[in-house]
Amino acid sequence: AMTINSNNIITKITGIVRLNSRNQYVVKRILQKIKLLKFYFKEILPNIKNIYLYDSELRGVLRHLKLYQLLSKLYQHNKFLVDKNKIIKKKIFQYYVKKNIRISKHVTILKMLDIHNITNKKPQIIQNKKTFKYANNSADNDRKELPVKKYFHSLMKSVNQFDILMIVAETGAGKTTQIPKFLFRIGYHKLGILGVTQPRRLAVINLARRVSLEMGNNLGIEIGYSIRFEEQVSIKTKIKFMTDGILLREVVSDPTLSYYSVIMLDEAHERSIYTDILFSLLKDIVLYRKNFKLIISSATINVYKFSKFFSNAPLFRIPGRLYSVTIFYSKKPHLDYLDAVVKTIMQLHISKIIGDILVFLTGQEDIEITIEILKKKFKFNNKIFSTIRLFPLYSNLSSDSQNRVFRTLDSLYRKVILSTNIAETSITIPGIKYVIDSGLCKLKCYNPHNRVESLLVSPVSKISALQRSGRAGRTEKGECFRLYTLNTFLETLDNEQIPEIQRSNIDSLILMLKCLGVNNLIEFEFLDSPTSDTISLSLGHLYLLGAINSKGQLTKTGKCMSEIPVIPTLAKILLSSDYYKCSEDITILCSILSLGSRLFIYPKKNNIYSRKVFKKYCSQPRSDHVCYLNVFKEWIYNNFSTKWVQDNFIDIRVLIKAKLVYEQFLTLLTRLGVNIISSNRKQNHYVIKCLCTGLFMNVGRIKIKNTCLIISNSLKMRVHPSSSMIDFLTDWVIFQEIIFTNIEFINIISEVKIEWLIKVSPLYYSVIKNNNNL
DNA sequence: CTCTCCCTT
Repeated sequence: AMTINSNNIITKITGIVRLNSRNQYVVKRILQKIKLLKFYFKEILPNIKNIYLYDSELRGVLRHLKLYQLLSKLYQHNKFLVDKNKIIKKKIFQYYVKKNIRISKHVTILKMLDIHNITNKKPQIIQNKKTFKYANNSADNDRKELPVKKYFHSLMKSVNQFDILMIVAETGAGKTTQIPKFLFRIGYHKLGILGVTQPRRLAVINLARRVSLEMGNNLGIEIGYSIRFEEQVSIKTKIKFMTDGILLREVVSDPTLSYYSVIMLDEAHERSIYTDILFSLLKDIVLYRKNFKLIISSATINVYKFSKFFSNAPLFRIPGRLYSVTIFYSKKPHLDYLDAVVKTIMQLHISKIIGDILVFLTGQEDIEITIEILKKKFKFNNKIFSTIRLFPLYSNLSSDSQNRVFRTLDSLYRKVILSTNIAETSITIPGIKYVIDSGLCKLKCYNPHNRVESLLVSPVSKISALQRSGRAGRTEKGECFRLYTLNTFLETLDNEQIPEIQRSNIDSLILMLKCLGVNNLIEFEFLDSPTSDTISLSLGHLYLLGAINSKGQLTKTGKCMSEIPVIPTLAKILLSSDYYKCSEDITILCSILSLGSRLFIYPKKNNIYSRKVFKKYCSQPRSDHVCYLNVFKEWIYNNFSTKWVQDNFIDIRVLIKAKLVYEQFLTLLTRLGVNIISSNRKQNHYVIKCLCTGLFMNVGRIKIKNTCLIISNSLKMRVHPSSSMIDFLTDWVIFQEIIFTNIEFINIISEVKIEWLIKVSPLYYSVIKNNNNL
């Protein structure tokens, strides 16, 4: 049954092609299929050690393989004409529709999807084949001997030879700790600082600590690190670890990075928005400067694209040290995925004697529900399930509760960790033997037309699925249960996630690029460009804020705005606060707003009371903004009392972070020449007037109870129930944000007068007036 | 009449 009559397939396919030779749809399907199959056979299959397949699925794989070979042949022989542009545009359009993002019909797509990459030349691969071996399954796996150590000479030879080098190393190879040491050993630190970036703060600190321990240096002297609010460097610092965001800020103040001899961008495959933009900027620095080396390091994922971007930079491969993970797929799709999760956990517990379980779910809510269901089920079979210990894990959890997952339990017990994708990259839990992957995650999306960022539950990418399953093979052989079918994996999961830069508001980035003298943003070489719509709408916003002039040139205000690490809207408000004589108040308020976190906790039980507390801090004119401000001031007044914070249903972590940001803003504003004027409780309307200088585009009227007519687009949105503006009618309001869930809500609202708005932006309001017959 | 995956300057 496993042999396939290839003639038969050829006849079938050529038949179809002949019949529809002018039908783009078929061509598109074939291209998609080729791309899909290519990825599957080149990237996915070799990375999985054992795949458990049902007979029917095995036959399916073989059929896919045959099909792939045939389709590739057909495509390469150019047997049909392809209008690539049309297809790709349509594909992107469909993608956005699928992702719930509205997109105008006249959109022009700048960069195309990497579809016709198939025949592209591959970069030079540097690799010693003899030593390329997996450390798989060897029980005497020496922990101290990291795989990367074997490559010292060849690696350093490559660094000397090439200005840009891509390093592809799998998990556990030890590249991040060892490569900086290698560079130090051969003397690159004598030419300048060795800089290493990471996307996450915690990783920076841990790395710096480990490397300084291994090199016998004191942390903060020769080995340093720098993250926001925390810097440990000295004049003697030779190796500096930092977050990518910090390095980006440094590029703006020193565009050639003259103090550095080498920069290593680590975890490049994660495609953080900052790493992405550093790609473009560092590419230029390499061309401009002699004696500057750039190392891009990534996990084994789509590096050809990176290499191509860096004019075919060579790749250096280092194998890792992962144990094999057997993958199991569901036979049929599940209707209720939480139900499937619960059943799988219970089945695993009964059938496997030993081993901890890690479950990937979408968010806090799902985790809490699952735990509730499990506890109910366990009650019925108390004897069997009494040895299970459940641990939730998500970012919003207190760090004490987060740390509980690292505790070793008595061997009698089995740990079951229910996690968001925080456990996919940020937190590594030792001793996981089984992974259950729901195949879903929450993903940030951005709609540039209404400027709304929202979170949508989406299927994970193939790469995430791979990363999740890898979590089962860190210390021994593991198993991964994917709660979707192989077919779903092959046909519906995207190969990789859309990079963050295409899913975010890029106002700050655009402003930063303007500061660096990038005039033509449409032509700017991004690894993956945001759409031209996103860019031009961003430019329009910056123009209205006065950051750039009508020719697109940076203004003085714009220059000052870019110095403040916050979104341009808030930067504008901060800079205006001098004029309105309320700079201290505004600085406090913007610090809180910049975090974008909820200040109040809404407990399910005490909801009515917590609402009363909230209203207590609101003011005249009615304003949620002033409420936030009052909370912070009251916190100071109560001597930062923890009890006061708890009694008032406030999230103390937000206040603590806001305090740090507040201190940073004060320093920056003083440097920019803003007078810091102490607060005056009687002048709340000055605070709101000042807010208008940044929020004059977020304006609406509440003429019907709890319904706000948005002026910019004439849409009606609900007032969020947590706002003080609930059940309140007023003529004009400004609002901080739109929350998009099932319904669109506006939130963090303040009452304003139309004169205030016209005063801060007569230009905008002359346009609005004409369109709305005000 | 109800809200947030993970990060970061």
